[in-house]
Amino acid sequence: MIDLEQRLRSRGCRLTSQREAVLEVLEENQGRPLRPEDIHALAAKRLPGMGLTTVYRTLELFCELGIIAPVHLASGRNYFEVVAGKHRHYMECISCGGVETIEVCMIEELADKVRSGSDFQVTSHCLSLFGYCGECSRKGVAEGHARAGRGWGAA
Amino acid sequence: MIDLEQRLRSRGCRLTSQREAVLEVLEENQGRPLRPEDIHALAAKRLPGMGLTTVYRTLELFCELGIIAPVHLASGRNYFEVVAGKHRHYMECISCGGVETIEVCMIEELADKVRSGSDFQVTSHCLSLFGYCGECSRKGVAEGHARAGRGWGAA
DNA sequence: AATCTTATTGAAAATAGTTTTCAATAAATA
DNA sequence: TATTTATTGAAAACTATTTTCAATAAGATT
Repeated sequence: MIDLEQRLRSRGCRLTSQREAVLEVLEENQGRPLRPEDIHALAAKRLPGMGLTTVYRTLELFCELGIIAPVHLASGRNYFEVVAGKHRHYMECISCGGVETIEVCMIEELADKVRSGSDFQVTSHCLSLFGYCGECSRKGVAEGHARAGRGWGAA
Repeated sequence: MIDLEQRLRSRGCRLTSQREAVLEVLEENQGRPLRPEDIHALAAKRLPGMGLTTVYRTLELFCELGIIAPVHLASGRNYFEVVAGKHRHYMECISCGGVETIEVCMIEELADKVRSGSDFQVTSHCLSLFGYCGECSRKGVAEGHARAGRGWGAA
């Protein structure tokens, strides 16, 4: 649980119940990236009447503050998660849509290689794997597929 | 240059001038991912009157055929590239929007680790780095930024 | 506590990107 | 050449996101 008020103040922003609600929803769902619509539905439970527009505005602000980060999944829609101590990446099943966490991540090593090989200053990245989860593989759904991602190419 | 006609036939699809135009445009722009709108503009130069709808339909079909693949850049829009022998990834500057190719890629090693650690069957992935290109870094644009990606969080 | 300033909000309208519908066209087959 | 049916373009529909704007409320000042 971060100090939301302090982070907001550092930017001249105010602490509101809407912003608290959005953060709480995301913190209660670590490991499960959510879309703006999902976040709105969950936040509106605690704060009836809360608008979707506010969710979008809050997500943008939280991203700028580094409190949350976008997650890139195959559907091409925007998902978000809180930036926790541990850095997560996901594998998404292109058959059932299930999302699993990748336990190993080599991004830091890759970023190091980039750093030493170019003058590009890496600040963030996007990494996700797509394919078939164990269950769907066993069901034999995975046949004659091609590459998938971002709403195109998936079966 | 792939044998488009053969690939299409294997699926009961027909070879049309529109499909040829889309493929040519993408092949002439290897290393430079394009958006549907860009592709339409370029294809319509050779084939005046060609519709944007057809571009969308063709991109979807080519993805299913494994001829092209989506590229995930920070803006969140859909970009595409032909699936060439060499597998590419990109670094996108969140200041000027410039795109550079990553020379090293560790995805295969990562996918191997995933394979041995779970029963997830990886068929594709998304990997991009975001940050500041050498030029923008030198200009001092990179200050007080946070993570970036998919249209949110970028300065 | 009352007042003030201005950041924030919700609703509606606007926009952007993508998909669907449908009648007309054209590719491949007979 | 005739026939079948995949494909096309235009318009309409749709979805996700952003903008506008008047009303509200957070936090500072008194």
